Amino acid sequence: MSVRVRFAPSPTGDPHIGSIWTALMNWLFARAKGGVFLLRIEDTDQARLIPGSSEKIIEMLKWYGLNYDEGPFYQSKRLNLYQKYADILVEKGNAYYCFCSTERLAELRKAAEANKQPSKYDRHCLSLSAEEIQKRVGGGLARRSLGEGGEKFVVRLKIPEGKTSFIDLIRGKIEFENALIDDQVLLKSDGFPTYHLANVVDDYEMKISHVIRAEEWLSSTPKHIILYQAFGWKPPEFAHLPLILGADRSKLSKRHGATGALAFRNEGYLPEAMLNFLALLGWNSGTDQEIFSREELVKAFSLEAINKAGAIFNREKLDWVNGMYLRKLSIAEFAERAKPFLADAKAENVFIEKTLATVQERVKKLSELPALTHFYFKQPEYDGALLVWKKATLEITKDRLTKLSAFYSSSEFPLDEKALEEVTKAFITKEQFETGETLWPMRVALSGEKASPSPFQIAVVLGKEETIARLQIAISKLS
RNA sequence: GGCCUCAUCGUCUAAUGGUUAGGACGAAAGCUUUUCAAGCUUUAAAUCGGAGUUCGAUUCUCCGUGGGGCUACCA
Repeated sequence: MSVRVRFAPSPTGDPHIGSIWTALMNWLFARAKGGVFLLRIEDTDQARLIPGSSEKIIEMLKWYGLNYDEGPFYQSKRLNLYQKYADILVEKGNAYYCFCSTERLAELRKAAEANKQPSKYDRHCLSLSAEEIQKRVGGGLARRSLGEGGEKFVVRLKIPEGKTSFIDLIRGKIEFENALIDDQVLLKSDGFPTYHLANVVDDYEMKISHVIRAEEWLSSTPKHIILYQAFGWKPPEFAHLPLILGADRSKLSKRHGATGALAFRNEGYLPEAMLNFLALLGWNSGTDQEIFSREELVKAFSLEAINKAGAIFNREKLDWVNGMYLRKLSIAEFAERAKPFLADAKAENVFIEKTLATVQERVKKLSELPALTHFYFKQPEYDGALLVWKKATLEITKDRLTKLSAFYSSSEFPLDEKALEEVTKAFITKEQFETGETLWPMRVALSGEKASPSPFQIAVVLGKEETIARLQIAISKLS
């Protein structure tokens, strides 16, 4: 059997990290099996639809590098199909028209709640005669055109008696009592299908072999199975993924802060690091390996190895993974990735590359770069008191900086980190200075920061003139 | 409330009917050191509870407890 899976989000807002995780699991499975991964936009809810969401979903998949082989398909463009299948179900007696008002349904629900009974539709419209339905629909059953005389109605699935069970690839056998399942609305009064109808029809039409989706769908799977049975179709395999949780262990959502899948791009995470981190949430290779290339992930992936329990999205580990990837990049690549984050820095590419080389191993995400490198691009502002090393005095500091400045002015100034360090340390030894009382203020003079790359790294990038100029400014701050 | 589901360090997780319950992030300490990182070394840190099965259960079963999901003409 050829593997065909789909990522089927609804365009109701910015896609979040749980969406991309689900997409990743589908994508990995498809790639591991040499199957097809397709994108289907489930835009059947006119009320919740947010313009631009579909584009964001596509952009997200592109940024993360989860390429799809087919689609995007839009359900809103396939309404005729769902209506056709709804009619087929009605003709077969597996679905029926319902004219009940939302008010009546609300009352029903309220009453059920008051009696502590599960709320279910009471099948009030199930026994309507064909003539009455004909009359109320106003224009025959074949196809309706809303608002032309007829009453509003929906089509409901008639849940049969018995039990419905299925084998979930991750969770094993799951069984439901049909008596507890509501007669689900399949076609809404606006002519749009609900998720349940559209999803089943499309999965059938698109020959989906494995439905891999989040656990929130587990409870509605029996409805889907019943639908497949009603149509006389063979259901696909099901795998219900654990949920990605916020720090409070509830389903990840907007209120958990910045979890928009594309927000991570703007924060300076690398897509390959995101994928690596995400893959290891809820899944593992069974080895101690933590860093995986995309190819390694595909190779190691298996659906069976996915966990059942939900996983909390853990930022610290993501930062660590991202740092690992950032450090592995060549300087040229690093500079390329960093560019959008250094838009304000006006400098030659060569200069930027030299600059970035000094901070590569201390950056966790690219958005930190401006703060880490600002002093390369302009004279830093800082309090003169910062120049004094913890074990030194203002007088000593002034003396050391003055002599260091003079030394640099009158001697060679190698534009090589190691060489400059050697020359400088030889000078410090010769003068019998403390290393810290000299290098700390030198570093602060150049960076204006409590923490920064080494003074030699900075000095080499800035060059002799600028280095001496900044030493002079520092000295003047010490009077 | 009903239905479904899940349960190993703070977090992500590994493992087995018999182990000192392993790794990673984070934390702490040390080395290095002009600072911060990086790197290396080390430490602390977990099988939700109770029965049962068994020579032996973290693992299997049941019952609790706790978490989560669903319970819409939302997905």
